[in-house]
Formats: sequence, structure tokens, C-alpha cells
Amino acid sequence: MEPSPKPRLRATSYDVARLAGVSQSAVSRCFKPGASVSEKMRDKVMRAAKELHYQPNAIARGLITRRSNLVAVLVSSQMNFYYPEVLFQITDRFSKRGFRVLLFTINEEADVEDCLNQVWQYQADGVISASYLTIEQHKILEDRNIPVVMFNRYFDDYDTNSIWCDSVAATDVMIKHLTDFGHTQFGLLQGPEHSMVSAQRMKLVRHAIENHGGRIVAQARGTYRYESAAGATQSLMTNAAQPTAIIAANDMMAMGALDELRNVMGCSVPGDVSVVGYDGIGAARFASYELTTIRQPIGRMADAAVSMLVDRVEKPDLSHERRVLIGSFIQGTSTGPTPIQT
Amino acid sequence: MEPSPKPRLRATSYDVARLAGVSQSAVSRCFKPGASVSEKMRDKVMRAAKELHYQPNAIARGLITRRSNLVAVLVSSQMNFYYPEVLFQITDRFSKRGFRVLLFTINEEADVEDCLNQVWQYQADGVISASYLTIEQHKILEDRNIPVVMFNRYFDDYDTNSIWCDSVAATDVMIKHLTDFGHTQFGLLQGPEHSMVSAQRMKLVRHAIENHGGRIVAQARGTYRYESAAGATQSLMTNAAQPTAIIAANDMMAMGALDELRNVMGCSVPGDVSVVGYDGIGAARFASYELTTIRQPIGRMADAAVSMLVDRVEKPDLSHERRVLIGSFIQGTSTGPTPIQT
DNA sequence: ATTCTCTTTGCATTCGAAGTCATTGCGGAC
DNA sequence: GTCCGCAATGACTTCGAATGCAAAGAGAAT
Repeated sequence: MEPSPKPRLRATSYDVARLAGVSQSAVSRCFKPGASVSEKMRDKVMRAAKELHYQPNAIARGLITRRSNLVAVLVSSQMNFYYPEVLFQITDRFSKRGFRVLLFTINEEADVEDCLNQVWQYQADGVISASYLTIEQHKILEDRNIPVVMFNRYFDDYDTNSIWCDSVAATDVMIKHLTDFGHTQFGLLQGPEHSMVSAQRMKLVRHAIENHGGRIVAQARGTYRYESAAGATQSLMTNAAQPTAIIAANDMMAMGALDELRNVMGCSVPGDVSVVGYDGIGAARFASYELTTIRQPIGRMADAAVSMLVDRVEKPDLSHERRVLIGSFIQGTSTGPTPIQT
Repeated sequence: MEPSPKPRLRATSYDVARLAGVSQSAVSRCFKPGASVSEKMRDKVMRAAKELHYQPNAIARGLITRRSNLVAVLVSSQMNFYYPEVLFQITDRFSKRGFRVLLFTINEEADVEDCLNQVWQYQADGVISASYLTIEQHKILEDRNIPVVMFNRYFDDYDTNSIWCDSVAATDVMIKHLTDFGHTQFGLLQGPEHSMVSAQRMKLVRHAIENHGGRIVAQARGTYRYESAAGATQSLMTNAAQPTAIIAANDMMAMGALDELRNVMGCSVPGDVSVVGYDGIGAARFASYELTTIRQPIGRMADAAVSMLVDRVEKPDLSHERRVLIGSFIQGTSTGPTPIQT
């Protein structure tokens, strides 16, 4: 007695070939755009493929072509609404370009090592990092010939592919907007110590404040998260010289500061204190906040990042590039005239 | 003349075997936990592997073992803060279980078809769907023997694996909380027409309102997004009989409604109108909102979803299961006593 | 020393598609 | 009718790791 044919779960190219009465190579070619196949052949094969619900096995294909069409996206998992926006935009665009996204969320720095190993094991064709990465870790990837694009970060002393948002002019406009309102006493609500984004932004802010004759009277640090702003704001406001305007390193903290001021400390914003942020995330436009902020063109940054990565996957020898988009000043209602000094 | 040896980009198990002076099988076994390998062998191999920076090729492994260790996660890309929270939690947990996440964002229903094909091509071991899926689409996956877990949704008339949050009791408490405050005129801010989550929630709400002697005086629909609440709220409030409490199908819309009421229509919340939502997302706790809502235990739901999927990947014959966690009523400051009727 | 276990190791094959190369077929030019 | 060029097709090999099976080795018991 014949053993009952094990119910093949998945049709392979051989099954399709058998059914269509052609060779496996022919089937393969029919699924490769631009291959040399006659109309008749393509028809036969496609009909058979449809009948068997055949779809090429991307894993097997990846093995032989050495192209997985997988890209790894690294994002920090901290609850900061900036990352989901970026992630979704990037994923969307990769999808349209025929790449799949392997998502890695980074909780703590220690996760990165693991994550890079996985990237390597899964033969990801490239990496977009919107998370903290050391130069050493970056080098590991480059040594392995995996192109990397850094999203909204770069290294000062080391060449990389990166997408950056330049806020020099916008920052100047923002500070001028505040000094025009009569503000001279500024409080800085910075991000974490090691964060280059925060450092960069605060550098611009300091410079612009100096330029427009303001003075930094207080500084505090947060973690970029909403919750971290409460304590930092308290510390800023209980300073000997009270700031009349608070510049936060991102919108999340600006929102936290605004809430702390309005809802806990009983201040009016912008009546007593003005608050500004950075990023231009969706939530910053909510009517309860309407933050004055500097908006990153996230959509165009995602476009640029995806293009840049896809280009390097296709032509590995392309040299490093840094693409800089320009952030724009967005006036909200979280800023206004200085209160008259008593 | 010998052709210069092309610099092997990637060390394979053969390279490691050669360097260690053992067979390829031995190398493979050294990387398989629980395989029968002597101390000496493991040492030799691991040393060689380290020297060559060898890491097993997950693609090749997947081809032969028929296990990709990839899971697909489908989420809607609409800007609703609920999805990122769920996504990050789920990803985190899969990571710890040795699975990688293939992310698929769904913009419109038409994307699903494509996405399912990709899931099939990439041999995903399983799928978690936090996005809209028809029964037919679900069947496709099951026919292909790909286990699916539906996150926060299920089918009424079709068996599936699902994680669900039961809000029956909490809804009753919430409505009682409102009627105790004197509210009798309710306005419903529903989700999209085809959304089963909205339908379910609103069913509970209707029932509870009836139970506690309230009356639904107005209804409107939104898209679950913040922006969609503005118009819907206007429509609710310009109704002949004005509601004194608005029940939104999710927190995002509740936040939108609250902002529209406070910042556009000049109402006091909860002075003039009370507002409640559903989900218990992080942003609902922001001091500007402090929504009264029904919180889903997202962390435990993610745990359950991941466990359920991993179980079915490992034992494909496990029957369907529906795990139901209980939502809890969270009292915020968006609800209060009815205004005295004039 | 011999035999018998039980563990460790290597050989050979396998997974599924892609691509190389050789062959076939077809049309047109002579 | 013969020859040439080009398109279409198939046989065979390849990618890298896992595994069934057979063989070799290590002890233990006699």
C-alpha cells in the first residue's frame, strides 16, 4: 500500500513546475520581474501557481541571493511619542519599496549588543537607527558591510550616513519670538546628559539667547519623557531667579512642563511663563497644549532615510552622506508676553 | 597565478569547522542548545567562532528547520496612541522569547491582502493582529497553518485565538459613577461603523445607561483619532437635548472631545459636561486631561498574546482559545457633578 | 584483553529558489 | 534549403545550517 501522500503544507516551485509541466527554473523565472519568459509559459505557470496558492519562499530566496529584503529599525522604547511617529512613517515607506521591517525596541543600552547580533543573524540588508548607538557599535555594522543610516543623530568625529534636522535658523526665530515678547530670563529643560540631540539643541538655544540679549537663569534635566518634566520644572521655578520662559529639549517634556505649571503650580501659560519644545509631534498640536515648537519634517526625513538606506543596499560602495533637512518654527499658544514685573 | 581569495564577507559554519579542525555538523551542534557535544569540542568551536565573528545564519537555519522565528505584528497606522503602546510591549516580549518581529502597518483595508502575502512569503511562524481583519483573511492564514492571535478583537460567529478585555463591570461602575453625579443625558461618541470594539463598548454603555436610569440623547461617530472628535462633539452638543456626559469609544477621541469643549466651545469639563473614554493610554493621564476611563491592562494583554502565540507555534494542534482580562475603572478629573439645570 | 554500552563525531542529504550554462526552437536572411 | 542570431527553456549546482544515520571513541564490566 502506498503511504498516503503527506499533505504538503506549502507548495514549492517544484510542485508548480510539475503541475504546469515545466522546469523549476521556469517557475523561478516567472516570478522574477524582467526575466526572459514567453507569454505562454508565464500563463501556464501563473495558473498553476494560483491553483496551488504558491508564493515564492522569501527565506530560500534570501539564502541564494544574499538579499533578505529585511531592514532592521532600531527605536527606543521609552514612551516618547516621537518614536512611534517616525517608526510608522519609515515602515510605510519601506513597505512601498519592497522591504520588510524587523523591529527592535531598545530599553536600555545593554539591549543594543543583542540586537546587533540579531541583525547579523537575520542577514538584514540594512539598519536604520533612531536609537542610541556608540561609535563602536556602528563600526561593528560597517565591518559587516551592513549599511546604517542614523536617524536624527550623528557622530561629531566619525563619518556616517545620517539624516539630521537643522534647527539653527528656527531656533533663532524662536528665541527672537520670545525676546520680542520681552522675555530675558530663560530656563532650560534639557534631555539626558549623554543625548547629542539635547546637547545640540541646547547649544543653539544658548547661542540664540546670547544673541538676543537674554540670560539663562536656571537649568534642569529630564529623560525626554513626560513624567520627567514635573520635577525638573519645579526645580527651574524654585530657582532664586525665576525664568519667564522655559525651553524644553523636546515636546514631551514641554508638555509635561506646561501641565506642571498650569495644573500643579497654578501658573498661567503663557500668562506667567512661556513654554516651548522641539520636534513638532502630533500631540503638540492638541488644543490643550498648542505648543510653540520647532517642527521636524518627519515625513520628509523618513523619505530621506529610507531612500538613503535603499541606495546603499543596492550600491554598497556609495560613500557616506549626511542629509540635512530644515526644521521650522511653529507658533502655538504656549508663548506670550512677559508678565509685567512687580 | 591564483586568483586572490575573495575576502569572504561572512564566516560560515564551514569556515569555523575548518579553523577548529572539526566537521560542519559539529559546529552546528555547538550552537544548538541541548545537543550532545563534549566540553573540548564546544571550547574549540566557540573559540574559532569568536575569532571569525561567526553567528549562525538565521535564514539558512529557517530554511531547513521550517521555523523562521519571525512573527508578524499587524497594527493600524492611524495616529492613535493605543497602537504604539501595544506594539512596543508585544515586541519587547517576543524579543525575550527569542522571536523577531516583522512589523506591518496597515493604512487602509486594501493593505491587508498584501501584508498577508508577505507574511506567507517570509514564513512567519505566527501573526498577532491588532488591526482589522476579515474572517476570510483570517481563514487564509489558518489554511496556511499560520497561528493567529487577535489582539483586542474577535469574531462573533467564528472561532479564533484572541485576547480580549472585558469591560462589562467597569462600564457599569463608570456609568453609575456618572449617574451618581446626577447625569441622565448621555451623548455617545462612537468609533467607525465597522469597528467591533466600538460596537461592543457602546453596547455595554447603552445597557448600563438603561440600568441606571439614564437616557441617550445624542450620538455621533468619529474615526478613533483625536481630530475626528471635534466635529462629532459639535454635533453632540448642538443637539436639541444637550448631553451632560459624553462617552467616547476610546481615549483619543475623549481627549479630542475634551479639548473641543474646553478650548473651542468654552465649556467647563467637568463643570458643564463630563467626558469619559476607553483604553487607559498613557496620554490619558496627562495632567491636562486626567481622563476618567476604563483601563485595559495592556502589559498583561501583551503577555497573554505573546504566550498564546508562542504556544501555538510550538504546538500547532492546540485548539483555539480566548483569554479575557478585566478592564478597570479609573476615576480621573474629567467627570463631576451635573450642572444645576436652569 | 574482550565485550558491551553510551556518548561523541562525521558523512551525506535536505530545505526551496536562483542563476549558470548548455541546448532547443524559431524567425529571418541568404 | 542552409545558416545565423536571439529568445526561451531545462539540467544542474549553489547558498548555509540542521539532522538521520553510521562509525568511532570512551569507559565500564567481565
